[in-house]
Amino acid sequence: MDRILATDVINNESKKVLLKGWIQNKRDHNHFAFIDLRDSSGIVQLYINFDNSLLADTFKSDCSIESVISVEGTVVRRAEELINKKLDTGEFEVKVDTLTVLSKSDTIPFAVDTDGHEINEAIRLKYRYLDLRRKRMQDMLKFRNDFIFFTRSWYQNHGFIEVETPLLTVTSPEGSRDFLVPSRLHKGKFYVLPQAPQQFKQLLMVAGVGKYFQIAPCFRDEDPRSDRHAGAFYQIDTEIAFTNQEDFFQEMEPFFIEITEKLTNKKVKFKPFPRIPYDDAIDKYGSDKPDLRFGIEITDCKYLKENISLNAFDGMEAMKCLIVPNADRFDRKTISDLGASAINSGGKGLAYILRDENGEFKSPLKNYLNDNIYQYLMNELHLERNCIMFIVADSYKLTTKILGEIRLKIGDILNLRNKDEIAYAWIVDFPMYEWSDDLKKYDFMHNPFSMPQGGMEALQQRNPLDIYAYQYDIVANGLELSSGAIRNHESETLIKAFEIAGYKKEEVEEKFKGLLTAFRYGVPPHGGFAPGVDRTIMLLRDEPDIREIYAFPLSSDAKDLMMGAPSEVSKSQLDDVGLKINV
RNA sequence: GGUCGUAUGGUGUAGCUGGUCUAACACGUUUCCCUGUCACGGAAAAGAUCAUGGGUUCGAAUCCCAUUACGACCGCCA
Repeated sequence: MDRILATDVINNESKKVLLKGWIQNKRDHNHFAFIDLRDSSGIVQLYINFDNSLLADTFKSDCSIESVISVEGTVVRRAEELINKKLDTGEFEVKVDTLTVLSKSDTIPFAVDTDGHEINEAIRLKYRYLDLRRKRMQDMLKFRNDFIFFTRSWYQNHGFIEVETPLLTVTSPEGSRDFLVPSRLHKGKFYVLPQAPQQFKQLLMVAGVGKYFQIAPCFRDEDPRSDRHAGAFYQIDTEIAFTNQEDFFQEMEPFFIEITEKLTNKKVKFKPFPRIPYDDAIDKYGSDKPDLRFGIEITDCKYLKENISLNAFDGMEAMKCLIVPNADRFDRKTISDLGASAINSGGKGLAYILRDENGEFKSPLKNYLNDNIYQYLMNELHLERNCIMFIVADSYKLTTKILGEIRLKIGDILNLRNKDEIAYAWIVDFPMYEWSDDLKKYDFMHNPFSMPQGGMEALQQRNPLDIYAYQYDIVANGLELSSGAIRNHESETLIKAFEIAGYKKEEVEEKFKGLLTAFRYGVPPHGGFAPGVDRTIMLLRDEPDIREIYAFPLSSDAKDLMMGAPSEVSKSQLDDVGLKINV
């Protein structure tokens, strides 16, 4: 007898069938009983008549919840009044002839027929194999599979080839803390796990691989966050030879559009994606990863500062505001919460001017306002009726940052962050350098391997802070999905770029020996990016917790609560690699 | 490295301005009853040193301190 899946009962009416799965639930009626049998396809109801004493005994002694059973029986159509409309298989049930318990379950620590959010996460992680039995988690695993499968197909169909790059490699001087792997053959030396295959993918460009991709594991020894998995994660590492920034955007946009439309019901808001210079993004949205699902842009209102004599405004570099509709949705508590968050972010406070439905102005600044200012508010800033403006005065950097955060909160308050839409955008023209107060030197703002706009000439002649890079981010709904860049493939320019950031020529030549040597043998101009698998899945599924989209995540303390990693190792293991523990 | 929050039977919660708390409720578990349930129903029972240690007090689940565990955030994440 062939085994069928639970949902296949629909096509096997009146037939003898074999089913195997877990007991999701049971209902004992003394002379008969029901079992909800769950397998990978779904749930079907089993009917067990206790007239068969063998069945009755097995049911009563061994059929605990979540036990694994095998049953033979007949698929029967239920009488009209017995149909369960909530169940896909609800028109049928299986009348059981034989019942075998393949594996009896202990009493389970938590129910698996819920979405699991109610259970303490540490307990869920400890029993992850049980937790994953819930429908929501099975759907997640399926989605993740579909995501990876779609990605591989899309890239292959567009001429990319996947190449695995080494997992045991060397430390890189920039960026995150490395995970170290001690070497047994070379005691005292270490491999490191790659933070990203950055140099390898560039070497593949030199090697003549025109279009490379890899679902690449990346390792960074930094503290996790709810949107950043501890230690390890995956990127869709991508690099293309002979491309430029605009060509790259046009080539990759369809991937995001298609994966969104194929795997979700969400609409892609902008096609093509807007290209927004970094400076504009900061200026208008106070963020380099703006949520473009709604408008409400930051507006300059320095006029107010110049015409209101208030000590609090003295000496402030910038004054900017957000003009927000639906002022009636902002009660006193909401406004004061926004003010508290502004202060929490380092601001002095949050001023507001509200114009009610009758055109009356209300504001803590009211005593300082006059007719000229009212004219300015109405004619220049277009503060319409039932609008409220939130004002921040501070340094340019802090003003835009705070208003950027307030803008997102307003988006939430007014329900403007529509879950049915994804607003992808490219943020372009990132500055090459920024001044580091800590290090007292210029430092790379993003990727040191980016080509500076204007090339060597710009590096030699311009103030470092005025140099932009062919460096871009792809963002969506306020999330950064990836950084990327057109790379600097000119050895001399790369060395010069590092020099500005305080690295000596010899040092750079030593650390990037492989890459720089390779560049001497004919390197195509190239560029790429590496969207995070997890970030993108979180975006597509509206899932704020990254641990919910991993089969086996580490805890917020980077521990595996089920397997017990990290753990101590034996003395002989340490001896093998020549290490001594000293803590 | 830092700030904050949480911890009560197997699970989720209530109690937490100290005193019939000898800790309540729901789900789960066990036993019994029930011939069509599907969140089955009915009856009964078992199951908690209230995270751990210390302190305050006549008296601590409740207040204080420390520790541990878990979580959020800051730093960090080219």
